[in-house]
Amino acid sequence: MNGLKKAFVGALAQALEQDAASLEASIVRPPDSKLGAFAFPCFSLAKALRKGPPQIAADIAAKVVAPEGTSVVAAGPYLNLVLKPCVLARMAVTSSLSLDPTGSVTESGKGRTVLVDYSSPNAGKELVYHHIRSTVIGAALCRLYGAAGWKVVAVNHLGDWGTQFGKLILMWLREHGMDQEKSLVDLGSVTLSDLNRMYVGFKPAAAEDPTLEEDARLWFARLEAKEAFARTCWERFIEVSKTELNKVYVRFGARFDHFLGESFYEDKLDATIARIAKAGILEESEGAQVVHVGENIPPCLIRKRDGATLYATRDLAAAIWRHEHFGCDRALYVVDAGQSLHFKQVFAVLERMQEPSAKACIHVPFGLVLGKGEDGNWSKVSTRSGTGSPLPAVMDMAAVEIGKTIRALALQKESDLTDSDIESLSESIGVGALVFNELKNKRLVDTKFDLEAILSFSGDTGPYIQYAHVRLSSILRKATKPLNPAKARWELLCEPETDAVLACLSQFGERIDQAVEANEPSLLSQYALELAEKVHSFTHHHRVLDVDATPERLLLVEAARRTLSRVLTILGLEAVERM
RNA sequence: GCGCCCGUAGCUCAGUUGGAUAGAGCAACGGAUUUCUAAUCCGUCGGUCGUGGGUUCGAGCCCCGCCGGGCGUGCCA
Repeated sequence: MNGLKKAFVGALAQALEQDAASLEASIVRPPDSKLGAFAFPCFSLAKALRKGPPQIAADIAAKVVAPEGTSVVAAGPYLNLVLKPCVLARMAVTSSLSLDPTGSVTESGKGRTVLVDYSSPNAGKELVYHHIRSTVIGAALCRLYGAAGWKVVAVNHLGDWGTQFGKLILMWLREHGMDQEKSLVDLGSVTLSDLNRMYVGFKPAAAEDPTLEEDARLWFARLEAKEAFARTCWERFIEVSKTELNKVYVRFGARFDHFLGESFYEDKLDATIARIAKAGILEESEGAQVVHVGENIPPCLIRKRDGATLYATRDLAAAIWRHEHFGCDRALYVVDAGQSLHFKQVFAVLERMQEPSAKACIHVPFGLVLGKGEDGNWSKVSTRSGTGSPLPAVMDMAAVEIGKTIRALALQKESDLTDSDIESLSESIGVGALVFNELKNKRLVDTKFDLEAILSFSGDTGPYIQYAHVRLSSILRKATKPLNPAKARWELLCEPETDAVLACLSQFGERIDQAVEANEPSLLSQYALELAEKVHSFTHHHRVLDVDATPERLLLVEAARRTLSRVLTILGLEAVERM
């Protein structure tokens, strides 16, 4: 497709006697694929040629030598490159059929490395529904970059350090009558919900007995001093947390190359601060040590008055360490938009330190998860609306609801899906629906948690797209003739609905690249919806099996199925074959 | 106060980096099923793109002001 664009530009350049490079930037996609594959707007030439744009378009159309298999037609002020139907069909189908199911789709990122910091929850607590955002967006970005040929390093910056672990150790001891021996014995069977209970229970307990706050600080100090008991408890708490986290990550298809939590950077903080000082930008302000980063933003706090380090200090140490070890061209921080100021400060400090990592760092912000309140208005997390519920519980609920729907429809259609089929499909479709809901809109738009709408089989939903893939798979299952692109009569793929699918398929690569450049998975989600719509329309209007055009239509069906499957996989939905 | 984000159909949102007649889904209404999964498709209804200026051959998109909403703002993460 790219070669075609170049040929178009080349032909125009020759007709206009102009430089090709300057023309290429102004080439656009027509709003409707029926108009052509590419278009050149003639407005900018009006002044120089002292003619109206439509006249210019007509003049060039008369003069230009169209590339083989195409025609260049004037349409008002535009020059459109129209492909002969068989050319578009051959190009779109053959390139889709050559898609590697797991390899890259484009090569735009070849030789470059991206680090993606995502999910990064606090350890010792259960995941709450809103944690879905960073997890799902980050995982999609990892696969998206991979599809564009990048080397991807996925990192989970786990919140595994701080006074909250002093609190947990203390609460654990209290639950065992302050008997260390006894509490160590029980440590093997501690669960994440135990940790969560203790975490939540600390606040009321401390309200009753204020000395607990000081005790918790003490226990954290012992942990920092690597005291054996504290250390053993902490290690076990982290292990339990990771085990539970991984269960969720598996369900989302989220993958990490490294768990490098905050504790990992603890012994690197002094060196980091020394480096900041050496750069001559560390200043004393109101007893704290800060770095000034600009007129309109507050300074970045590096060390508190009491000497303790802060969130920003750890992020600086992490940015520097990661850059030295992974050498990435881009480092994405998939973190909610509420932390924009924090990252602005941290990146500015890196800039002032003249760290090479400064240029690589990109904050990829996203909006909130809103739930419907009792008043019917959308508002921030609440347990009642479901947005404050534990994430695994919501995932289970989604799977159960989808299971009911599939079971009812399977009965109605007398399908031969077994119970275990339905169980595994419910998981794929239920979780897929949640994933798609998080990815379908621009990251910065707040997502609305409306389970009924999310799980609907009609509308802009995950199930709608998965169903398109199911219909294609179903046709291919019943096909008996082998696919043979070499003998295809491409001119038979000529109906409007067929053409729409072909045009959509031909855009796959550029959509991937656009999504990567904008760090915006929703660009691919929107593409998935477009493709699914066109597939549904095609399969509805045209019969594939047992007709004259069967060999060609089967090729189209397989091309569309492969592309749709790849898109679903990148987004994090399973391309199921039945439902 | 200051900073950032958002404002497009009754509701939820797209709008391909400034180009062709502003598009989908949901809801409502009307159609299509002897046919490969109709969980679908086709149609109708629905818009002063928050508002007032500016730049441009051309603005939903860029610049400035205002209105409305959200988030964040020095010792939490």
